[in-house]
Amino acid sequence: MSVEVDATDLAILRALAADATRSAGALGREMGLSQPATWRRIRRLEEAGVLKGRRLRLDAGRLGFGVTVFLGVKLATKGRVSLDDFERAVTAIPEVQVVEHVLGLYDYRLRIIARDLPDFERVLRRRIMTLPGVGEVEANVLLSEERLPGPLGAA
Amino acid sequence: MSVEVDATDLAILRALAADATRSAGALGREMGLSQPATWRRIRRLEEAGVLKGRRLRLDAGRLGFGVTVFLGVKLATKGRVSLDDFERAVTAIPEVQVVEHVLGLYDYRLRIIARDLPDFERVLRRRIMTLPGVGEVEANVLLSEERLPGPLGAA
DNA sequence: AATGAAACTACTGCCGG
DNA sequence: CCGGCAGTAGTTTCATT
Repeated sequence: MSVEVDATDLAILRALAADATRSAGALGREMGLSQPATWRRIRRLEEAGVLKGRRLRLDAGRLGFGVTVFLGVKLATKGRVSLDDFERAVTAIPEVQVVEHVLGLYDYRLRIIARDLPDFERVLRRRIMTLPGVGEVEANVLLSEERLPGPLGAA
Repeated sequence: MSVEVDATDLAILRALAADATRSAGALGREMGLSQPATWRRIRRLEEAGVLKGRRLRLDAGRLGFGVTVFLGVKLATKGRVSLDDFERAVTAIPEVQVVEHVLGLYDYRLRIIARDLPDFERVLRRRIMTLPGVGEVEANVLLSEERLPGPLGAA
């Protein structure tokens, strides 16, 4: 499943991870490669599925969503149908940003966004607690978040 | 703190959230706006801090990192110095992708990436458990993850 | 807010190692 | 197979109206 990614590819991915808007030409100049060569490498990484696309970095707070909460959810009943039903229902809630199926103390981890705490309480009571099969839930309110280079620093 | 974002801006953000590589011209054509008008709106959103940039979507598995683990961390001692020390130390671990300071049962949530489970055990024992002030930890192994439109669907 | 111009960027062939 | 060169189409970016 792994793909051949050499040191030059990693350098490109590192640079793009820092700023995904940079052009192939600018990247190539900085690392002694021509613009088409750099561009073809990026394209190859996309076709290989390593680079799956570019996502927006939005400031939820400035869009009026001041509260982000992580919710660990334990299902009361865990048949295959329960998982499917739960996922179908939870993905239909607009305030849910991310649905993670996990192994451990909880079955799902949700990233939920709300305008403020009263709004979050509404989502929790009316949307989440009424989901099919929901058992225990545990909430963590986000104070601050920092994203690091991650695997590209390790690789 | 909130910024004026009208329905057209939201439509642009929604379209870009679906595919961040689309050009201002293509977006404008699709929604009956000229290319410069669309481009100026995007730029205004960037200057207002609503649109903070673009991030890469990487397939960690294809880069050789097959295991993603979420780790809830409770600190044993929670003075201001403890928080600073912990954050400084944890951000230096290359396998740590995201550091979230949260309120609730745990103090921090970490997103950690490793090549496989033995590799994760190494990170956990040698890197995480030796961090200054670490108390209880709780791990969740990621099985699958789905990102939804989120606030743009709700807004 | 549209138009037009200048610079830049993405993308395609073709050729050399 | 990978990189450089040259060329075209499309995009950004800015000045002007």
